Amino acid sequence: MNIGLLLFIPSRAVENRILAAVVEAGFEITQAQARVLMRVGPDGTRLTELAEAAQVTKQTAGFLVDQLEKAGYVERVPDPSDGRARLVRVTDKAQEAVPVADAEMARIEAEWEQHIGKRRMAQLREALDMLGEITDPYR
Amino acid sequence: MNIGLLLFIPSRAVENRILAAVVEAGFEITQAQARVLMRVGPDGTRLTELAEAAQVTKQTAGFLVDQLEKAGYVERVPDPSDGRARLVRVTDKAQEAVPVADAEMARIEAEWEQHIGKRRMAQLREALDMLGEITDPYR
DNA sequence: TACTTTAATCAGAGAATCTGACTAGAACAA
DNA sequence: TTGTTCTAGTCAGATTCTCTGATTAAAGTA
Repeated sequence: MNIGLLLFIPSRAVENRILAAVVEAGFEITQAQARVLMRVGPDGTRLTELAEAAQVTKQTAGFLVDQLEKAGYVERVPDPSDGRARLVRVTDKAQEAVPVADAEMARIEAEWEQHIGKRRMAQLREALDMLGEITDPYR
Repeated sequence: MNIGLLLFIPSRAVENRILAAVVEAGFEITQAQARVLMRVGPDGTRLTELAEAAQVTKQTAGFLVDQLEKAGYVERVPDPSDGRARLVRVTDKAQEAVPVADAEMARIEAEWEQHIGKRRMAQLREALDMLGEITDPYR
């Protein structure tokens, strides 16, 4: 079986479950919004960087950040180092979703480790981490 | 780093590259269409099955199959075993894209193997294959 | 200062996706 | 056999996501 599909399936499973857990906990957010939100750094991130990291156009990133802002999950503040730019920052409200997502992720990892074993899980992570070096356009 | 994202990044890299190669070769097809097309079995597959495998609604699958049909990549034939159902089958035209996709996939795998080594590549494949058992709703 | 590049937004359109309602055939129970 | 229920697929309508192209304002540069 094609390794692209082999990667895609568990990748989507993770996305679906984490999103479901976060939504279940009362946070109204979509997958596309989450993908952008996930990339916002601790000190704020520029729209252009978010777009690049999430591999969408600036317009798309802007559209999603607008919604996240309206929902109160991010705020835009001026970038002191560049008058053209603004930094997108996550709000306290969004921070509250982090433990929910982390808990679900931990559950998933535990299930996976249960199924494939601790050794394979470590190997998987190592291989993926290395692949990120050549496949992550942001890294 | 989150294993969901770690899976997502190379998964998308594969999708992007294979789609680009296929489009480059003159096949006009989108990512969403390709995801459905990829799931059509050798003897034809029902719309409902395609929808389930690709994890979209029947309506969405139908919408995409309509487009694939218009473009000549699939055809719908009556299902002899069920008067309500029809089987979606890939046409010869679509079959011609297979070697193009395979060649690009082979290139990607070679690059990856070059970067992470043969052993890790085999371990990766093994781990992913096992994960499919618990994360692929279609399997 | 004038030119070029960059960060972000505006405007408009197209693609992908969904929910809800419907039709026709199949399966099943009385 | 005859209803009743279930299943495969479609129709209608709306929303969400995404893109291309053009514009504005600030920064960098010759």
